[in-house]
Amino acid sequence: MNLGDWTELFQGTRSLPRSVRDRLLAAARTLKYPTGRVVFGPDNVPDSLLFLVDGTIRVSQTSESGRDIVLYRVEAGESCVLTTACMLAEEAYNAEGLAETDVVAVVLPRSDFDRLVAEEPAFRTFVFAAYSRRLIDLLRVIDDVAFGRIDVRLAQCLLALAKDAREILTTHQQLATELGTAREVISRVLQDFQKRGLIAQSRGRVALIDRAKLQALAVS
Amino acid sequence: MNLGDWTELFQGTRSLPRSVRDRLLAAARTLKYPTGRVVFGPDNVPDSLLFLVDGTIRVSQTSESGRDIVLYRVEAGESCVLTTACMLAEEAYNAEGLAETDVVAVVLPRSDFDRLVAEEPAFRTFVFAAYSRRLIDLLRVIDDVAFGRIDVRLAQCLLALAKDAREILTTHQQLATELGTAREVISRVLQDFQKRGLIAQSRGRVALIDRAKLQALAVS
DNA sequence: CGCCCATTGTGACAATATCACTGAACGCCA
DNA sequence: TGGCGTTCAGTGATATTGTCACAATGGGCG
Repeated sequence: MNLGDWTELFQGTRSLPRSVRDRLLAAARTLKYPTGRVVFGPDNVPDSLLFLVDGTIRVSQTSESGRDIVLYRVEAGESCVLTTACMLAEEAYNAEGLAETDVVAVVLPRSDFDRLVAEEPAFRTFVFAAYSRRLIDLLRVIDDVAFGRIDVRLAQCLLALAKDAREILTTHQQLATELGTAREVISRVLQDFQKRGLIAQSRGRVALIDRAKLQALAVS
Repeated sequence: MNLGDWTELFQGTRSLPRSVRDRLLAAARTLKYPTGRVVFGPDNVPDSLLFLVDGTIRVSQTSESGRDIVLYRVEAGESCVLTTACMLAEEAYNAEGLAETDVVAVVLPRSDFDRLVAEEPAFRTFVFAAYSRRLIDLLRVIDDVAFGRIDVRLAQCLLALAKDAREILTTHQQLATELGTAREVISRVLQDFQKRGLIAQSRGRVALIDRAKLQALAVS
């Protein structure tokens, strides 16, 4: 597959001078990851910046006790700065990025990254904005986990995962990981939702029946 | 008060060329905040980078329901990048920085910040490292809030707040804010600690009696 | 068909959060 | 110095969420 001019896809590269973009096209490598593949993790810290051309990467954290929580998702057109962060901080962390769909990414080596940050204000702005967005995502997660009700959070989660689709293919355990809680909790809340006619479920599947009520629950 | 050459105090400025440092000394302003003063907040977003010369800034987040949680502290020798982050992301957030002691800070205007990031690799590294450290701090908070036991977290918190001191001057409510929980919860756990001989307390004061046991609890 | 195993259901119990109070300590000021 | 108001701490009842142990169910596949 030929990507064509991927520099057209990103805020941070679109407005660069033609000469710089040509240099980028030459310097960067394209990578593909199949669904379910670990893109980065504690043992696998890439020393480069990742641009996501297509697909979704789910970034989650695993606690000592083995429980997971989803931190955020990197979508096409965004870059994944967490790896860079951890690389620079040289501290232990246990976040992991998983290809949630088939993923096409462009990898920019550290040296080129450095040079771009130094020389191109537009790129610099892009990188800082990417950091900032993640910081704010994490603030949101903290707020939810510390102060949010589980039913409200689950309603939000279902709506977000479904997007426009009528149903979601997922297990209770996966939903529990989204919210950083236990499977049993999800099972009970989903049963409650079902009794109230908000959803229908069968093995590995949740159908959104009454979006309006879910929405109402999600904002409360 | 004359700060002298504050560029000596920071990783990111210490190794800069003399000429650049002189320019910094000329460009930056020194600010002081008394204890308890709000350094930044939702209505008060500075468009500059803050270098903390002396004191401590406590950064916390307030939920819609009015409950607080402490995210991290900025100590002398560090810079506060969250404000920069929020400025760049142009998104709503509700973090606030409070001077926990009297604070002396150097404020570097946006334009000088930009130029330094562009021209000085050492400064660039410093800034990215600062971002990274905060990201990792937040990951830690998420892990604690989502998966940590409250007694363990409180033990950690007490040890961290006390440092070398034998006692801490703080209310149960303040401790609750540290951990993002309710005052009653702290009251009960502290009573339990007291019964077990780990601490002694009186109004507005917690004395660490058995550090070894607290430490043991903190790591579990 | 029957077996395996991932998934889901369930009850009991523990931990934490919430609510509505009461009581205690302190600072202030007459 | 004694009252008085305010902040701080203690407490019981109840709701929510998390943990544990195990049972039941459904689907895929040999």
